[in-house]
Amino acid sequence: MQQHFAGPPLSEKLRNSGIRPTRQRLTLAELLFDGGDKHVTAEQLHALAHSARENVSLATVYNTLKQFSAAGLLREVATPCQTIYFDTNTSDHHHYFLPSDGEILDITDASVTIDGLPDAPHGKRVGRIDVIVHLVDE
Amino acid sequence: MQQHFAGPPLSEKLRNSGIRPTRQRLTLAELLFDGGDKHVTAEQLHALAHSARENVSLATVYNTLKQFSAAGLLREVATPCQTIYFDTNTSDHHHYFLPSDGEILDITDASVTIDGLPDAPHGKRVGRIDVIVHLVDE
DNA sequence: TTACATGCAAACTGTTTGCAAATAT
DNA sequence: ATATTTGCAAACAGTTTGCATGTAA
Repeated sequence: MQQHFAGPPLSEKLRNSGIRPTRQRLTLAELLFDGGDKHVTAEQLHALAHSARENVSLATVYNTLKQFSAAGLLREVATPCQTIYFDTNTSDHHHYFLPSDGEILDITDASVTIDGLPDAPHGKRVGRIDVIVHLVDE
Repeated sequence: MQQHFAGPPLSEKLRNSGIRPTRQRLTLAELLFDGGDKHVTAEQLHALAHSARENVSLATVYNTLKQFSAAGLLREVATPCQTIYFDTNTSDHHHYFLPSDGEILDITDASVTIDGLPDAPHGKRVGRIDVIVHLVDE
């Protein structure tokens, strides 16, 4: 068991997003929001939690990741492999994809721009643009 | 107007790619390469084949789509939903994604450019760039 | 003839869900 | 008190695979 009110205001963060700060969700939030930008799959986060000796079920990890995403605390990244990555960096940015190990990396350089997009068709508008740059070994 | 006999050298096309032109593969090739650009999932192509009264198993559809892709006759497109789309347009282009129905569309306008990409990290080089433009209802 | 392709079903991966028991407010 | 959350297992979608049969060359 951890301290209740000592650490960073993680429970506030969750509460402010309308998410009830349960023990499991705080555990996962701690692992996710410890500062650095992270990309995790549900499996990876599940394993992380277990190696921190916090028994959170995989279903709860999935539920929590989806809730955090819906609340804007995470961003889902679709990759060419069929696994969803959850990115703690919710700002507008793009990704490298490494087919060799199915991993993704932020493109931290914010100067990437996309030009020449045609207008969105009939009754639609552009919502988000995902750029995935495949990196292969040379 | 789907009077399409195997007049054009579909079997040649397959053979040239090192793929043995079996009845099933020719059926699928006919459905795929009838001229227009197409994006199909394995399920969709399977359904197409069946409504053309050609009993091809789903496993064979998958196998065939993968082979065609490996041979460069198709291009796999990863979407934010967990389904693989196979695109008959193998040239360099990008896609719209419609979250409402999980469909994708080519961005036919060839003038889309991406600028400001940083150099690829350590021992890697940029292989392919996928751009997915999410279209939402307005 | 013989290596390769097919179909089926079963395995498999990633994800979601139903429900009883546990917990936050 | 009570509405929500959890965990498990089972359901689920999409995809792959093992193996006996069938087929192209």
